[in-house]
Amino acid sequence: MFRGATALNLDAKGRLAVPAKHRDALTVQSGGRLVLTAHPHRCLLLYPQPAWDPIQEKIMSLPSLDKQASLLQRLLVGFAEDIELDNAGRMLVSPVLREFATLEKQVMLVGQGSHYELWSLDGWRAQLDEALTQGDQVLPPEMGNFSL
Amino acid sequence: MFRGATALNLDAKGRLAVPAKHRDALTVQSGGRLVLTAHPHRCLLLYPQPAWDPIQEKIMSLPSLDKQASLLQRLLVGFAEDIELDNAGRMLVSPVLREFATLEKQVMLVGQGSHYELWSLDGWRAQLDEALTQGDQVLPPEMGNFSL
DNA sequence: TCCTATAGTGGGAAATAGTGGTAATAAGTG
DNA sequence: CACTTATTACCACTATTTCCCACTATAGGA
Repeated sequence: MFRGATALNLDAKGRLAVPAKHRDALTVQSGGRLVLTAHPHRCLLLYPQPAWDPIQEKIMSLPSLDKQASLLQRLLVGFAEDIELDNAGRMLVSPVLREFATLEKQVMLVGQGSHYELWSLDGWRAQLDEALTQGDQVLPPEMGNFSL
Repeated sequence: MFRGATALNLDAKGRLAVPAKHRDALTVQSGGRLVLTAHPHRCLLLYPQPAWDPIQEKIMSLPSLDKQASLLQRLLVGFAEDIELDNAGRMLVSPVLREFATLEKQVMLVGQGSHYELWSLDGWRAQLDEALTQGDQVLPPEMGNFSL
């Protein structure tokens, strides 16, 4: 299970050094084979390949002439790239994905259980603000009388 | 399985250099025999020929006096062209197909599992905007409570 | 507090991929 | 039938990418 948020920097070549702790967790689950793709909330998703493949299969089983389905397919599968880490444990984030998530130098890597999310610092802050200003209304109805 | 989006340029002769990574994936599956055709969403479809043939057969087995069916047949089969890559790994996109998908210089090549889609940059951006503004409603009902 | 080990950062060089041009061939037209 | 135009295939150059190595910083232990 991946968790925890880390502030990181992309270098001039678009490489992202994954912190050793998370790197180990990732390589254990994936043998170093990762998938990086786009999320509708304008962040990126980082999955171990074995965890991603069944998701992709499910998405691609939707009817491709359906408008909604094809939007989802184009976003999630269309942007998905196979990624490996170099000797120094860095991943190369392609220009297309960087542009999609408006990643510049400062980036947040956020563990989300089965996967990580990758946010531009600005995007992450905006996300946070929303959560904080919404205050008590954050709870989706399905959660009922959930308490911490 | 093809995935990942790449920004490419058509040259003055209408040739498109397929990135080496995707090129390899394509030639493995097709022996270099590709089919390029039109998609109702105003993009182009690029299939390995072996994967395309059964699809074409299925489309042509629809009743040709049915209005919907014949529209689909004219589009998908009518526009289909056999394509090969030159020594440098480029494919020539015919003027008819370029016009159909309003391809000018800048083009996006988008992996979609069994095939690729080819978009004009503008068309792709429009597609993306739609997916992002629809935000969370992107999920088609068939997917139920699907989560990433 | 200093030393050592491990992690992070940056840069450089070789290999590979992309681009554009040219020449030869084929097709179309007068 | 000859000439002109368009298309295709091939070749050479330029740019990019990827891999590797070296340096710097940080953290942990003695």
